[in-house]
Amino acid sequence: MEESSELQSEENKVSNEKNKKRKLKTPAQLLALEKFYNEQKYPTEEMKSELAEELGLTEKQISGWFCHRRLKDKRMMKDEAVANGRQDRSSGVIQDRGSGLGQDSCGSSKHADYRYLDPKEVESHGLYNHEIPVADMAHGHRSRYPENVSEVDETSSESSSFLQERLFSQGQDPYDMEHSRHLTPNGSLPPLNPKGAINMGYKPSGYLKVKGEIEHAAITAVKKQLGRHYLEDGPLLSIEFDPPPPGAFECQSADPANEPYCVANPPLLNSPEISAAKRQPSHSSRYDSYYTKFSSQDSHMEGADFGSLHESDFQEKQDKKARQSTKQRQAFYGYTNHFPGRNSFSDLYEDSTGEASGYNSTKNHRMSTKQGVEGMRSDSASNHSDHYEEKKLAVKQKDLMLHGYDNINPKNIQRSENVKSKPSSSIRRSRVPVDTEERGLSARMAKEEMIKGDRKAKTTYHDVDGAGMLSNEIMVAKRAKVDLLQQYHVKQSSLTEMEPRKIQRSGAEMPSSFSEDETAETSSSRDY
DNA sequence: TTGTGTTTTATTGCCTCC
DNA sequence: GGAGGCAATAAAACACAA
Repeated sequence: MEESSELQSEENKVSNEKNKKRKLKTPAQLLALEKFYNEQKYPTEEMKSELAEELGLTEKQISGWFCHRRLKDKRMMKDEAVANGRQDRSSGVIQDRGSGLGQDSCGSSKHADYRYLDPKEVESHGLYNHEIPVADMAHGHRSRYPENVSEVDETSSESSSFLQERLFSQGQDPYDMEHSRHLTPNGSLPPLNPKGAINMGYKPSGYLKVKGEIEHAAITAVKKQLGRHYLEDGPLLSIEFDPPPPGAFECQSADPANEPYCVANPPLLNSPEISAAKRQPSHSSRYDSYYTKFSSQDSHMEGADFGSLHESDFQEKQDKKARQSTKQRQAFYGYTNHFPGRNSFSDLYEDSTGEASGYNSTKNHRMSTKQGVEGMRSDSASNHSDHYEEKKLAVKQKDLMLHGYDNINPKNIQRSENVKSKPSSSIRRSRVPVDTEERGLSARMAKEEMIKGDRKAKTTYHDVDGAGMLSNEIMVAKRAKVDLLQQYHVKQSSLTEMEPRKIQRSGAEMPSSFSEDETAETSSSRDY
């Protein structure tokens, strides 16, 4: 007995020493976790296990991460709710939300703060919005059913841009979204959490009891706000790709002063007809920023060969930048993530590699609001076909959800130039044995660990976010300057070999804003 | 370089459900 | 009672300003 306890303490000691210092998740791990989280807020044991295996983490870590992630969501939701509450008071949008449920203090001490929503009500369907105004929350229970997705969208207004960000950033691919939200990688219904399963037999309780009223009022308010046709039973908003009507980019609100987002990005927020894919938030989390890293890389890859640009360094810089930017966007932390459907591991795969153009639509749409507008202006219409192709591709990749980590391998990034011409190749490659994937991931992680060691010495990559947010749309505009960029990259590459860090810094300070943001900006602004 | 604030991770205890 | 989840807490990692 004593011996065993001693042994145990010994083990604990070892274990404690092992875990004495908390270990940050690698970007790849975070990316995968976020992806998965977007798809499943409450992963099943199997999922956790699989995820743990894939990421080289323990199930405990996975569980813990998800737990904290959910808490984080709640915090953000709460903060956003507070912020939005104030905003609504001034904007008058969806006021009923505040009057109705906002003050509904269910009294429950533990969950009172989050009375807006029982995460389990909506989580499994990726509609677990950060800041879900009560009115929007009212949709929570319905959001577990696909046909109601669009309604959720429509209840969100610019006042809840955060919600939109989440919704639309997640829903670049409505088809996909629809598909995967309800299908696990196995093709079965997404495993709701045990409680969630129960919730399927939904019985309104608490604030949900009054959801009907709120919901209606909210919808009405949004309708008013939108001033346009309200799709009640039609397809998902994001499915429609009708070209934006004239004036779609104009703020429809009579009081733009109270709608900062509207000012910044009118179409993104006020035009339900605009593809959700277009409505990408400018605010993103650290993770999102990280996503953009890949996006950025993709963009670079498309325009010029960045393979020589020490991708690891670049990545790390971006990661660092992402972290920095997080602070500035705390209030808008969003998930920026995609609809669950889009967030399969195949997406991760694409994310990480930048290989498949399919995800370009996702991450590229995670552009700044300004960029979003410009992107749409520049060639949103012309990209419809691309989007469609991407969707098809994404759907095909559904069954690959849990098998794409090998593609995180940086090597793949260098192949990204071939992506557009060989989208299917990425799919094929994703069907590699798990062990291979794990090796790839491990290699990647190892590399990242190495990178971390070097992190301190690196400088911030300025405006990487901007670069990362580069969208397909912007890419079109950007390509107009591809020659210029190539010239620059060539120079940079050569210089990088000589003095990587220094060059990268300068490259970040000057050109990132020039070659990415400004390029896209100026290009698109020229269009108008 | 250092101090401070923020974010992320790990741990623990409590609660709810089965 | 076990499992899963939430919340609180501590501490490490990180970012940033002085």
